[in-house]
Amino acid sequence: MKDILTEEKYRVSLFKEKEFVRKRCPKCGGFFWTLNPDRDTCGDPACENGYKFIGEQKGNWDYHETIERWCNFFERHGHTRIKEYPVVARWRDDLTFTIASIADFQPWVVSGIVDPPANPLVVPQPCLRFGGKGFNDVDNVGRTGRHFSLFVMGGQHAFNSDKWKGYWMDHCIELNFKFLTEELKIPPEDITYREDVWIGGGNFGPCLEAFAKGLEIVNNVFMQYEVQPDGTYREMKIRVIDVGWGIERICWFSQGTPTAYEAVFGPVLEWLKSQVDLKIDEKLLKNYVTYMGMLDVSEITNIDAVRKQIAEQLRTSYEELKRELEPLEALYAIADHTRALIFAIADGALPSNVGGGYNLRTILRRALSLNDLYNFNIDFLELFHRHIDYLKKTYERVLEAEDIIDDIFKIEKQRYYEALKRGEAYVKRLLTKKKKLDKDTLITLYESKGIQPEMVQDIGKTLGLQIEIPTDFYATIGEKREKREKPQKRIEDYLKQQTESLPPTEELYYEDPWKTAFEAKVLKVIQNKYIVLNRTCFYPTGGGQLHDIGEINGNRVINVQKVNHVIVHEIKGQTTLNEGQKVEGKVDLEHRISLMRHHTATHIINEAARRVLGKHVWQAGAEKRPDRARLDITHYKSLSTDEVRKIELLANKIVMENRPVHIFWMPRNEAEQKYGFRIYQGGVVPGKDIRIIEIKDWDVEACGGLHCQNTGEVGPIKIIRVERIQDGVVRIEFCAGLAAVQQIQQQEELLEKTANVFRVPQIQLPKTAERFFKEWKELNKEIERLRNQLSTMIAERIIKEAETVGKYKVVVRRINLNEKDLISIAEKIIKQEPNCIVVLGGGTDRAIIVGATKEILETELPNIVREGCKELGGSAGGKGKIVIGGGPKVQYLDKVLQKIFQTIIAKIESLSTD
RNA sequence: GGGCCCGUAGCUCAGUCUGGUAGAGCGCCGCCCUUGCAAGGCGGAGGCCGUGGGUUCAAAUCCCGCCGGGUCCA
Repeated sequence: MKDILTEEKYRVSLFKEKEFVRKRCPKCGGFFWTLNPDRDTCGDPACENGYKFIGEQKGNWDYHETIERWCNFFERHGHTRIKEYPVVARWRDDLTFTIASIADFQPWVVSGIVDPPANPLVVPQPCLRFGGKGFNDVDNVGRTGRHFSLFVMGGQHAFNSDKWKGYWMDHCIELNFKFLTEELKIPPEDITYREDVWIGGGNFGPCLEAFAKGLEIVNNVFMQYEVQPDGTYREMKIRVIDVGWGIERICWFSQGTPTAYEAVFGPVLEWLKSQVDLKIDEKLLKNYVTYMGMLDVSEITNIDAVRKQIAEQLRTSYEELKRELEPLEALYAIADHTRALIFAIADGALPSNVGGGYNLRTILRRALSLNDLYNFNIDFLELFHRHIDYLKKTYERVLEAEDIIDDIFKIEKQRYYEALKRGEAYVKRLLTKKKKLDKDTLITLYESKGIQPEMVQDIGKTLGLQIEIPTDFYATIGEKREKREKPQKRIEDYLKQQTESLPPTEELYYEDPWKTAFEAKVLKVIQNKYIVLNRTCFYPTGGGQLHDIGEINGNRVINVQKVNHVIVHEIKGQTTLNEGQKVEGKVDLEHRISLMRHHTATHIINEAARRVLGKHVWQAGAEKRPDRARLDITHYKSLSTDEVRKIELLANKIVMENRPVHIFWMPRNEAEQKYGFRIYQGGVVPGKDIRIIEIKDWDVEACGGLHCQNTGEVGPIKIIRVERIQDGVVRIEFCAGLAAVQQIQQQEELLEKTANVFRVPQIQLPKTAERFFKEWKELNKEIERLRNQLSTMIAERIIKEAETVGKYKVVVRRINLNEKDLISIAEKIIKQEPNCIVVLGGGTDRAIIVGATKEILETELPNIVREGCKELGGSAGGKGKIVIGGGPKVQYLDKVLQKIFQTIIAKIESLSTD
């Protein structure tokens, strides 16, 4: 690709006009364009030896003003400002969070299926980045002066194709230069444009990064080429201008504050500072930050090494520098993390132990631990609300988080400290017992209890122990994750390949969901089992709705799947149908109606849950079957029975109001604008036009499923089970229609049967069951006491009956008691009579033999008893002075006991002759 | 979405690897000591060992499913 991205490719009209010169940076080797012929380096912070704008106020724009001015500039220059998308990327199945402004338009716009909402356009898009390849590590937020886990990317986009006329590089850089020089008032000779290549998702194109005074302000990406399977490349049909402006950086640049955080968080940071006792050496800080540009975390993995260099340049010690800076950095990080949480929660994400929610939990916990580390004592609840208060001017939707953030924070905080407490106690116990912990133990501690080795070390210190952390600790954990394989869907792949050349199947079920009989032509038969028709009424599994069943010319259809654009029917057994044959299909109507009821019921419950629990409730998954359905919703704690009942009642109320269910197709952009992103409850919906299911004045969703015509058709809705399947997700299982009635009947039967057992009316069941359980426990205790008495008595009697053989006493008896009793008797005997060898046999359905001896015959008795038990079809073993064994052949027990007795006598005699 | 750890007395946990009579500390109750309180001493109550199967003569312990909690990572 190097050959195509020549110097000429980058020589935009502005460079020609203004006579920019192209130079090569001696530090990084990259080519760059500048108006200053004396300039050597390219402008990248890493090549510049620090920031040069700190203390210079270019415009002193606050956060909001920055966004407004930036948007205004582009609006004045022919762009349309569009409303920013949520930070939770629900329209994408490959991303959890919105990580760049271009993500808003992938995949539908960028692939040409859907028209852009405007062209060209700008969008001040909040983005979340928690780490991963090429992105900054959360651990470094606060330390570099410019990295955020949530930032606003000023997206400037133009789309170009046969039908779309945007603009290309010349105009883009022209506008770019104009904004930098006229709005940000940067002297033209201070600006450099560095050539680079952007690569992503099989595409690539040139890009020009704009730097000024040691800061990268904007990256101009031109998506232009796609790589072919054979390795060559060609011009893309759709070429996209993808310019990401760093809004935080512009804001920072205009204010010239020591760090971007100071500029961006504005009054919130002021307040934070006022809350903590921080003495900041302003002079040191100012000197330090000018060098901070060198801290490019994507390339420098060891931030501390760079700090040491800076410390040297500043003629101070590394430790001194650290002591001065770290509390402030922690404060920055706390401000950043809490702000990111607000956006994520406002858009429907929740802290969790799985999924993207885990990132949220991690940053929340990091904020808490930094607060503890520096004894800040920050009132987080107030911090959240101050953020919301500041942000709502531009991003009104942060108000969505207002009601629930307190509750979520309190719960998360409690969870965190409980985990810490538990972990600490556990490690202490381990250490007092073991003194040393090997690598495997440390890894298990980290992975299963979240205890970091550093914490083990700290606890060790308090106990006066030196715990060593293996140097390859984190590397080993990384290795353990490498091995992962996904099960291959071979049949599906095969079907995909087999159906590739077939035309799309005509979907008759969308025309009329009540139509069940149809005529069609067989297009393909695969393995005498899978049938493709030109048209079908059979609904394939999709959108959480299970497929239909029915018949095609007497062949039973047991599965229906959509494979790309083709619907494949799976037949029970072998089919006799031939390709080209005309057939008649018939869908099982009862089955279909049940599915429709459950699907519409799912939409009703989803909204009912939202009204009862709060605006943060989103669908997190669903499955609709003919006999029941389940809906997973996002919620940060378990549901109370009261909440469940409220949801159930509300859902049934909507059913009885018999609201119409309106189904129609709508262009994607229009639907998003009219109803918002709430329509994507069921996840990704493909295509330019999307199918909308609207329950009047209740719920609107993009959905491909089949539905009732009005809510009355759904019939009764009965929630049968609610469980928390993971942190932040609650699963509601329910039945609708006849299935609900059947469910109620079943529960009734359960009660009836139980009541019959106790012979009490159903209303008394709880009380009666409780009484029975209590009495049962008391009786058990009584029995145990009596047995204990009994065994004492038996033991006393047996001792008297023992025969004296030499200096020993021997007793072998059959007593039909259970194992526990026999053991207890034997124990008591040898306690009283240490010279006694006692063997007791018993049991009715299975034989048990217990032998006990204090010292004598200690090694012999287990063998003797084991031999005996083998004759009973079992074996024996034991610990200490007791041997326990048995076997199923009870009928031989007396004979075996006799034999054991004789063996013991013989053994004693042989011992005494020795 | 993938992996790992844990469910034993009211609470915190041991016992599980290596199957053989269910334990400790704290808390609770009673008694002793004390003017009273605290502390201390003695005694006691309190367990479907999460749940359902399997293996075994025998399962808290081994194997599998389920339920509940925790945690690491995509």
